Amino acid sequence: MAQSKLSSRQEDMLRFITNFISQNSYPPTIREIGKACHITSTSVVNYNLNKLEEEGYISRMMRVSRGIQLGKNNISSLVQIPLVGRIFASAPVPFPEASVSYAPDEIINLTQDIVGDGKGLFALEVRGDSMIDAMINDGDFVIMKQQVQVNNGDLAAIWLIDSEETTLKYFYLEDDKVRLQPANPTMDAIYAHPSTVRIQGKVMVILRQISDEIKTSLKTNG
Amino acid sequence: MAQSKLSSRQEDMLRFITNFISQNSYPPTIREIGKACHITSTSVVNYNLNKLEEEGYISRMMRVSRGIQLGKNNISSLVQIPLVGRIFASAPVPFPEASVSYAPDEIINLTQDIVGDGKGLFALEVRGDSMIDAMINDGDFVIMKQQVQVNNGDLAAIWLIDSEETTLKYFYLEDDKVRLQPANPTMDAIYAHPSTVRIQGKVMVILRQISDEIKTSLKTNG
DNA sequence: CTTGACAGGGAACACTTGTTCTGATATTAT
DNA sequence: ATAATATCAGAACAAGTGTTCCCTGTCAAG
Repeated sequence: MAQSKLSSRQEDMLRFITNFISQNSYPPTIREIGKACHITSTSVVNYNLNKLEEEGYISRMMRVSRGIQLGKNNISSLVQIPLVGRIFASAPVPFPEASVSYAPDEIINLTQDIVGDGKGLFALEVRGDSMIDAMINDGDFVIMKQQVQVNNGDLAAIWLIDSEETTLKYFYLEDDKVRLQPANPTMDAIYAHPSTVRIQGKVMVILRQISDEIKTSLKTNG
Repeated sequence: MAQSKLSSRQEDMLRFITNFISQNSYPPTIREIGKACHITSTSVVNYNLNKLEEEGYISRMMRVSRGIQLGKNNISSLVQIPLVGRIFASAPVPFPEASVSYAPDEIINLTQDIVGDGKGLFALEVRGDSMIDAMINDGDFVIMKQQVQVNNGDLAAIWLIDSEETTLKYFYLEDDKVRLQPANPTMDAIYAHPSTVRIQGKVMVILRQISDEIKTSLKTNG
């Protein structure tokens, strides 16, 4: 029952099934699995599918063609997150409008095991080095959830009214003042009155692709 | 072609198909659609499915059971990246063994539009604050590609032989010495002889989930 | 009225597909 | 060695499933 190791053949099958579903959005048949995994007999595929089900990796619908579901452990369903704009220090964060575009260039695909159900999520591209105290680079993508309140300890996008700045910091409400703690532990926290800050969202995920642009921008630096 | 209005029967079918897929994660058969929508003949279901396809609401795979896909084929395929260990300053990076596990806990699912084809990729969890000069936190995941050579400007995992340390820095081979540039532009580069460094891989993506663990660790800090 | 396009119904057909049975081979325990 | 178990292969079967053909009915245009 308990998470015993899969045989290499079973790993093969599980990997194929996952890829097949993500490509075709419907599960493969027993014979399709067999062909892809070099198994000549349908009974052997059936046998190992049952093993995978016993281990909880999949669940099967008896007597249903393509009746394979990925186990709840394997949640790999996609979440499409609209990229709604850029975030930089000198402006409040842009929010998704009602008509969010789902053009391929403006979508970040992640899986539920990373971002959850994806409700209310949107993505922003970071511009400038102003978020460096949050350990966030120019060019990073931040996946945010729009909300006007956050819990103590959440990494939040905060608009500082007095200085007219957007900043990403860990938020703590302490007594009657707000402590904004940079992610970089070598930097000091700043304190503010609650009336001078406006919470704009909570950061869920930060995604950084090491790309050619970063390379060249550094090259010109050195 | 042009978004003409659907008949009430076609709306029914489309609604049923959508619900069915979201519930079962595989599409319905023609006869299942017919039964749910009170259509006695499979040919009528087939007829209206073709209509739905002409209008672009679904796409059908001919001669494939349950071969119905919703909407466009925007589905970007998944890449399964094995999580093979942890990376910290005082040890070389662990490499994936031949028998990588595909247990759910040890897989990071990303899409091809983020990581490419996924050949030779593996994931490591960052331990400790030693990578902070690469703008990488404790708890971050780095997606790496194993290689012993990198191009100038690549962010590389480098084993410093003399000091017995793993470090993540941008790599530049200049004349006869190696410049290792921290990602944090406020920090200075270090220089080394090529014989004293060993390239262990190239960093492709950095993924940070803002989780409860980070909150509490910061809380105990403050 | 006739014609044609459109929508629906029923049945038959051929292929697909999950299941099951028998047996062979490999591995492990006694 | 012997038995027990796990894994695999091939074949056959029954049910599932998409496709196709022929038919009926409706409705608007000619």
